[in-house]
Amino acid sequence: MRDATTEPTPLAHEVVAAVLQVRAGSLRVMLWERALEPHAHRWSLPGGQLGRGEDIEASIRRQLAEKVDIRQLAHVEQLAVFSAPDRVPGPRVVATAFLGLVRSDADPAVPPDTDWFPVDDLPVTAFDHGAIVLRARDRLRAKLSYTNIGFALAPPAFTMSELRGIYSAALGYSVSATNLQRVLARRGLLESTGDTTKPGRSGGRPATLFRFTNTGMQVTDPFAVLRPPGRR
Amino acid sequence: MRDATTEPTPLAHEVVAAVLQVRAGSLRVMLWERALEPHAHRWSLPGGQLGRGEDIEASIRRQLAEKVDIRQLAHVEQLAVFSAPDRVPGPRVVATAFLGLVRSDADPAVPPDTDWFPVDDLPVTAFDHGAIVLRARDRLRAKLSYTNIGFALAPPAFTMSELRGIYSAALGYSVSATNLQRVLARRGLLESTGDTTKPGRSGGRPATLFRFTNTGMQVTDPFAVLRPPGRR
DNA sequence: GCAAAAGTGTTATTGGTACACCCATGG
DNA sequence: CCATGGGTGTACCAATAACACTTTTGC
Repeated sequence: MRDATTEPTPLAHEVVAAVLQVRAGSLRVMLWERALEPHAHRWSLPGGQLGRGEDIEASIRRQLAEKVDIRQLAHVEQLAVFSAPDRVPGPRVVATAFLGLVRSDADPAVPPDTDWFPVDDLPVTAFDHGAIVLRARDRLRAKLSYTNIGFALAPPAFTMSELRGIYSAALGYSVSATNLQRVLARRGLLESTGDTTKPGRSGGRPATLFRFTNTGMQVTDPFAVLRPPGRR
Repeated sequence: MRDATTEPTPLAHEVVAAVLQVRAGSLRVMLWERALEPHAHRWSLPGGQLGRGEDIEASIRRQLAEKVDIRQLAHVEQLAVFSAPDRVPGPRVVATAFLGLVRSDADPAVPPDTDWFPVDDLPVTAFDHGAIVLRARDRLRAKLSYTNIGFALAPPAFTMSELRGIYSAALGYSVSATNLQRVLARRGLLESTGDTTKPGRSGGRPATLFRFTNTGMQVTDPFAVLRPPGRR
């Protein structure tokens, strides 16, 4: 059966990324304002066409390098394919979406048409990019719970109070510094740098500085239930 | 910058699926034997080119309908994109991979070049299809723990003993029927059909038949840790 | 009655949240 | 010595695994 529906069709494949960062107290996504139609003046995700000799991860890293300093990208992972035939006007384009994370201490230089928006208060977005941002947000929130992915949001060294702020902003609700420390410490994800911060004018005990023991994502809470028998 | 690497390239997009089923006591994947080069006589995943007017999920359902009775597919979900430039010989093809699940009571008629293989003992596979199967397996195993996805592996009605067998085969280790029942019951996923089975010749108490309360996947164990405050 | 299979009761343990309390500093 | 913020100790709680025990059947 060869009809218009099933005919093999060479088609364009673009790669886009929702790059998230905790900045100014909230979880934000990097968007740029389209100058041209279609969807002029709407905000959209960075990305572009998949090139000839690159796989999709290399492609998104290349495309993002034009927007942000690539060294600032602490983590990149595939999200999903968006393939509705009418997702963009004109010739068909299938998109693979990525989640990218930038540490909160980084402040990458971005072009003038580019800005950061809270993921919970997005402007009018182009195409299906709003849905992609929400998928990225949800993926990050889930992974904060069962992986060490916080390393990609936090600075290289931080106090528990700072980390609490980062997790709270990313998750969208208040996290206790006490319990956050315990959860991460129990999993062996935290270590002290040996340094402490100086208290502010109003006093207070100096905070010890921590770092994540690993960079590179790993699952730390693999089996919630139905775990294999006999592992004391 | 327009060079061979970044030049927009119309390219072929194929959609493939690892269709898994618990049969003959083990978790198996449906593969078909390629007749033609490249990779003649190697075993490969069903799939094909993305058609013009369809999104990728419609596409994989269409392609699978040629191999198995589509009504037998209890669950379908996106896995990931495989995009290495040399993943198949010849002109470039990017693949979106899916996970498909068939209930263990179904025995879909399949073409003569098609067979079921244990996911933990695969034959020589074509291209990167072996890696795709392992991704599908791992995704299923993870989701058995924190979703109700068992509904897509189990028959419409089952004893706890049968369900234990299905979960054990899918997970690759022995699961206790006692605790399995408690976990699923606590989450409200099981209900009795009211019927019971007749014991075999050797006696034993009749087993009550259960069903899953929901078809359609849902996350049942959303937050392992770092849950929002104050939800007693 | 006895073996077999299903199902329930009970306990121990784990991992998590909440909160009281102690610690170290500036003024 | 008091206010401030950091860190720890501990009580409580929910979920789960392990296993002993009870129930219901065939022979």
